[in-house]
Formats: sequence, structure tokens, C-alpha cells
Amino acid sequence: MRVSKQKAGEHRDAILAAASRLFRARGFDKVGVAEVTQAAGLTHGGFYGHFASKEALAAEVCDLSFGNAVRRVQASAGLEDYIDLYVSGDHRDREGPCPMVALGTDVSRLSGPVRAQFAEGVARYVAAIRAHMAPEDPLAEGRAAALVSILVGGMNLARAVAASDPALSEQILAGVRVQARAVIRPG
Amino acid sequence: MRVSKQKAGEHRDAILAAASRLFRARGFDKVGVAEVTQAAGLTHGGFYGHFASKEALAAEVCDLSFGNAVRRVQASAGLEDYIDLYVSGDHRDREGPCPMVALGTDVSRLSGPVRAQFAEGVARYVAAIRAHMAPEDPLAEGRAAALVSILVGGMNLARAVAASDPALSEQILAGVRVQARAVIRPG
DNA sequence: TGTACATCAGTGAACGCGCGTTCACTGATGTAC
DNA sequence: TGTACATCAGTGAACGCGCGTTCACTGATGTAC
Repeated sequence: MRVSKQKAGEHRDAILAAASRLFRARGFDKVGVAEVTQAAGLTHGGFYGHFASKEALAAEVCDLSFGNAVRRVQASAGLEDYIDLYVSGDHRDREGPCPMVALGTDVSRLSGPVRAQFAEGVARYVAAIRAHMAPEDPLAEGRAAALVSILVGGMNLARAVAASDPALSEQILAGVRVQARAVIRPG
Repeated sequence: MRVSKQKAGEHRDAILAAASRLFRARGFDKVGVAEVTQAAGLTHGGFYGHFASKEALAAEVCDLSFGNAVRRVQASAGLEDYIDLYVSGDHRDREGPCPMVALGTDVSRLSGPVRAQFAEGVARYVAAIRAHMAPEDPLAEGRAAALVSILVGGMNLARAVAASDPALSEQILAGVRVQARAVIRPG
């Protein structure tokens, strides 16, 4: 049955939101189109009226979730606050973490458009981090890239080992929290 | 046709080696049992005489590839040398990188035994890094975990963006190289 | 404003494909005499 | 040492399943008069 233009737009948004959540929780390959549309309250057949393919959806998910991530960086009072927010047990135990943690490895194996969208997201994210640093620091770009690296790597490892070795997971988070500050400390 | 015990052992090793290479290159889900056995010069039917399941193979791949990674850490002259070795264009462009970069995200979604083997590998790797630090440094454990985090995260991101934004990829490697030294610098 | 028709968002069955796993079979190996 | 037989590593066809995508159809929406 046909549906109003507005309703159709809402359906598209619902698919995108469900995909963002599910892809970040279980990975691109482990979530099917049928599951995504069902989570959005639809059936899978209509999916291709909204997106050209599952990969096209993945590209839009990158755009959406990096947008949210960048907004959180911008909304934070400063990098120390943001580090505490990011390097937390809450973030580690969240089903759908930061897109770089959830999708970074997957994206390296996907086709051009998804990779391009992801790369653009990383660039925006690093720039948002850099904007919190002293404008005149000549090392700021490098510090920003390195801070993002330590946050993403630490969260990745802390999540991977959390179930089998919780103590190691905590040690990683604690070490990252302390040393991430060393990365952003000028001088 | 039956084969000598020794030959059979060699076949098992060949499957394991091929799996380690292929899984790290393209991920656990994108490589089939048939492709692994074929790369080892066998057919897929005999696979289950060597391994209980594809996941059991994945667990052994973790063990094997972390063993190699730890050996490289131990063989390096010091952490600065190791950082240069790890944070290199060569490592970024390699098909099968370090297991933490290649499999970290995948493993977070696999079953218990694989995760346990991976977590043990991470623990061994962090310990090998820590062994290169001053024994009396009370922050050494945290520094070691943080160094591994920045290396893994940096390589992950540098690889993800390499195709679409080579300049960003280089910026990440350069920033990580410099700031990783800040993490291991005592005081 | 009301009516008739074209449009098109969504449905659900179906297709084709690849994958993990199983299994009957083959024939070389290893062992018992 | 030589022979006969049991064992078992490897083969390749087949099974079952899930997934991405397609398509004929439905019926509400939007539009032309």
C-alpha cells in the first residue's frame, strides 16, 4: 500500500537509524537487510525503493554516525572531558560504539564509496578534535590524529578482551586514559 | 587417498598458515573454508579431519599470529625501533597486518573460545612490550597498554582511509610515530 | 470541491548464490601375523 | 622379511541455510479535470 511522501521519508530515516545501531553493534556482514528493515517496522522488499544497495546504506550509515560523533566532540567542554567520556566502561559495554571502533576494520574491506564516506568521517572527526587544541601549536594536527588513534585502538582492544579478561580490559582503559593526556599536553 | 602421518601434519600446518594469511588479509567472514584448504593445496572435505570447525581454526590462527607478533616485539632492539617498524607504510600496505588490527573487531563478535585465545594473545603482546620498559616504572603497565592501543588504532585508521585520503593516512602515521614516543618516555 | 485515474511505497514470494558442514567413497599407509 | 587386512587422510558431491536482490502485485496517495 502506498504511503504519504512524509511517511516514506520517515521510513527511510527509520531504516537508516536502525542500520546505524545494528551495524555498529554486530558489524556490517552479520546484519541482513531483512533484519534492518524489520527493526524499522517494514518488510525487506521495500528497502530498494530507499537505497540502491546494502553498500549504499552502509555509506549513509557512515555519514550519519560520524555526524553524531563529531557533534559529541564539539559539544564537549574540552579534550580532557572528552577523553573521560570516550574511555569509559559505559562506552566499552555499549552495543553500538563509535563508528571507527565498530566499523573501521569492516570498512577497509568494502568498496570505494563506503571507504570514501568513512575516510571523510575520520577527517571531520580529527578536525573536530584538533579544533579543541591551541591554534598555534605546530604539532596539533599530529596530536589530534594520535589522540584519535589511541582512543580508537584502546576501545577496540578493551572491547575485544572484555569478556575473557576483564582485568586486562580495565588496565587498557586506565592506561589509555592517562597516556591520552600525555598526547594532548603541549610542550 | 590416505597419507603418511608426517604429510598429514604438514597439511594441517599448511591450512593454518594459509588461514592466518587469508583471515588477516580479508577478515574471518570473507574467507571460506574451501578457499583456505585450496590455498593449502587440499580440498575442503578433509578440513574437518584437522579442525572441529571454522571457529576452531580461527582460535588457532589467533594463537599462531600472536606468537609471531610477540616474537617480533622480543626481537626488536627497543621500543623506538619497534614503533618505527610497526608504524610504517609497509605495514599499512601489507595484505595481512598485525592480528589486532586485522581481527580485533571481528573477534569481538565471535564465540567464547576465539575471544579467549585472542585476549590471551593481547596479554602476551602487552607483556612483551612492557618487558622493554624500565622494570621499576610504576606506570609501565599502563604505558604498555597505551602504546599498544595507539599503534593498533593508528594502523587501523591509516589503513581504513589509505585508499580515499592518502594524505590523511600519512598524517595519522606521522602523528602516531611522534606521540607514541611520548607515551613510552618515562617521567 | 468532487471524481477518476495514474502513480508509486510497501508486501511477500521467489531466485541465485555462496558458505559451513556432512558423508559415502577411495586408495595409500601402517600393523598384525 | 613378506603378506593380508584394517585404518584413516583426503576427495568431491550433496545438504541446508541465510542472504542480497528482484518482481508481480496491492491499495493508498496525489493529481488532472
